[in-house]
Amino acid sequence: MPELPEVETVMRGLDPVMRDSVIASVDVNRPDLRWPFPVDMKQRLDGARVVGLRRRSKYVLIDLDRGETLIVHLGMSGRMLVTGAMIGGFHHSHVAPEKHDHVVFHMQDGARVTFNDPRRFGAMDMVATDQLEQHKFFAKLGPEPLSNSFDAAYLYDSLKGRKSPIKSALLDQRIVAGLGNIYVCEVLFRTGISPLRKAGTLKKQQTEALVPAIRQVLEDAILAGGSSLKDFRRADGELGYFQHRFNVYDQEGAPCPTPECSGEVKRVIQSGRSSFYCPICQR
DNA sequence: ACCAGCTCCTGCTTGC
DNA sequence: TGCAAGCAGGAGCTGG
Repeated sequence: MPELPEVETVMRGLDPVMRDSVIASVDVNRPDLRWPFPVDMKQRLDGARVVGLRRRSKYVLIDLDRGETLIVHLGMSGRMLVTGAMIGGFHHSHVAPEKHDHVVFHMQDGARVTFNDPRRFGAMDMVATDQLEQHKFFAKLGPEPLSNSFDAAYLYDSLKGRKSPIKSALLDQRIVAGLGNIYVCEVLFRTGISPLRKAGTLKKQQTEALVPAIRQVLEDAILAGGSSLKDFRRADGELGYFQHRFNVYDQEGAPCPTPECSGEVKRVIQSGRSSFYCPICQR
């Protein structure tokens, strides 16, 4: 899916359109995505004022004045596209409805936010804002990688004794929240760690290096507006451009980008997902 | 407790 | 050109 940087990018694009604005009405065009929507979702959204937008892990959180929060997950192919809004002096005109436009938010000022998701792995739910942490999406989630609670001591402790590959451990949202396949591959390249290494066998120094590397990759990607492979678009419809900066992800057969390294980027399947790495400089 | 594998779904790309 | 297989950014669930 969109991983943390893509979700952050979408949230930042929605913020100026939705914050302090009233949702005049919502079209709910089907009863579910990955899970059923709340049966009364439309009634709970119609007429509500948005008081703020946040991100937690790969979820966009839309806080409403009624003490409720709308939770949005983009799954693999979900988009939240803004049309009909004045942004930076440009008017984004409405476009014809498309296949897979599952939920449409009509803002009181005429802007429109459309949730489109061909694969329907996305999700929406609503919860009392003060119960958010207890919601099943968040109850077992690890720390935000860009927060202070994510540090070397915590990560070392979490990986200690783990027999699974470090690749799988960093994809485990209970250990750290928000990383996906792309950014884990890039982080492991930057730290010179093979995705095949058992998590519990990392040297303390390597675990310590992972923390700043994770922060750096995510911050770089956010600055680039995320990565657009096939589906991802920012809320204004533009592409992200971090995909041009991949060192290893989707680079099978390319020469290793490390200076002086004679390696070639290799692809292996780990628990059903592609891992890309240089077998020479990642150990 | 931990871990690998399967599953949901559509659509694009690849190979014969 | 046509068709089928393979693959895709997630993550909950099952069974070992």
